[in-house]
Amino acid sequence: MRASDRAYEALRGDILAWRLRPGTPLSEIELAERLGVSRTPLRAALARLAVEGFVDTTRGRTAIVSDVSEHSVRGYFELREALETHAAKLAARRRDGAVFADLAERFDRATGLLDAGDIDSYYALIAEFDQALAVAIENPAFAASLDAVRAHLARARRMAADNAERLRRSASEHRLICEAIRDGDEALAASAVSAHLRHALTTILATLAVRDRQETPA
Amino acid sequence: MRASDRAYEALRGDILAWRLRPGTPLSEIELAERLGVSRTPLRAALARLAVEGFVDTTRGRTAIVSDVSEHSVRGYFELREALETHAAKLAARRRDGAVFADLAERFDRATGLLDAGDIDSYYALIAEFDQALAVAIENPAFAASLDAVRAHLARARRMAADNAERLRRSASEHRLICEAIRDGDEALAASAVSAHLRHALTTILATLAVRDRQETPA
DNA sequence: TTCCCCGGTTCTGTATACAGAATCGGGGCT
DNA sequence: AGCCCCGATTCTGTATACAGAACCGGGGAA
Repeated sequence: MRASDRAYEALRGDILAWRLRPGTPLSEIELAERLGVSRTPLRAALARLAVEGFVDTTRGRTAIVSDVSEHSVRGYFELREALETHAAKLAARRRDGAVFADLAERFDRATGLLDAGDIDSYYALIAEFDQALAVAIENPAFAASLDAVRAHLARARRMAADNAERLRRSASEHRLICEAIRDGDEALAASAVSAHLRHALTTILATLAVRDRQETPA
Repeated sequence: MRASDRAYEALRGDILAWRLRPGTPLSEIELAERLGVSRTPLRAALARLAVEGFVDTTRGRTAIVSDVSEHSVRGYFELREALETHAAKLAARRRDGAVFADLAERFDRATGLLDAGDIDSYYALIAEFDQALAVAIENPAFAASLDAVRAHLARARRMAADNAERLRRSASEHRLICEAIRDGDEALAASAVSAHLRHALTTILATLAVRDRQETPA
């Protein structure tokens, strides 16, 4: 694997996990030293992260980790809604029902997981669902766009400590989506995705508002 | 302006205009020499083009200009349909009717342009419409995705010598879209965009089929 | 005190040097 | 003749060197 790829993945992981928080200045020399590569591959990694929106190179000389604001989160949610609703329609049209029938059942049983407090397993199930949707559309460029926007919102969501009640509803929303895709019902799949995303947005924005209130005290 | 940016724009322009045809090998040394820059900024340009899908680095050692096939065109159209339909809904919701009211009238008059054979002016009008939609959504990340996918399909369309009849229908389809946005009718805007894109896809695929028949003769 | 100017410093952006991997061609074997 | 192997070559990927631009601090003037 190339050094530039390693640097890219390391930095992307650090940004998504908030080890590099929004606004952190990204000095090429310092990062290159820390990651054990020279500035050349490091710059390639930064350039790619800038194209994908995780790094902001427009302000001043040094790049910084891009901001997570209400405005940016709303923007990415609009983009995600556009992509995921259409992806759900495509998946329903592709009529690959078996995978989503299975997922529907597992989301149905997921309330049990949540009662048992096994939140990690539930997140793994969601990841599996996301992956299934990306595979179902059979469209690399589409899947790449989906992946990028999901990553942005995963970063934002990492602040939001999902409560049990929200996760329970999330499971039921996902079950509905899976059933619609299984049954080839494009319209229902799209509106179920739309409803789910709007609920998720509300949750994240609530957490963001709390953070902002804490960080800018009167 | 940075040398890497100049190289990026030059290469992107060459690829979109078919001066660099699909499949052309992109030797770093040769390109750097031709563009008058060193390999470092040229590599940055190639990396960015690869992220955006205009260059394929997965095959062998040297990068090549990415292919334009029926498969890839269908894929980008699915992605574009997802983005443009949602963008049209957002534009309708934003209720910035004046711009689109004006565009609707100009598309209405555009049949006159086409009768006069002034095709360039008509293409300029379409470009203005695309730009207006990108501005109306007030969402940089969304607009960037739109721009990339439009560029891919502009490249594919460059093969398709649009005939006058198709352009006349295109004008009427655009007028319908603009009116729907002007009136804040989200559902109509979305389906008008969808219908327009499907027609455009059909036209491009027909041209592609002709090309393939010519290039692989019996 | 506050603002502006300016030299010093640090960092980016670019060019170049170098090592290693992928490709190509020829020669030998089957 | 056809295929495979291997050396030569060419190209990429990375490291480093260097020039120039963006920042920082102090000193002077208002």
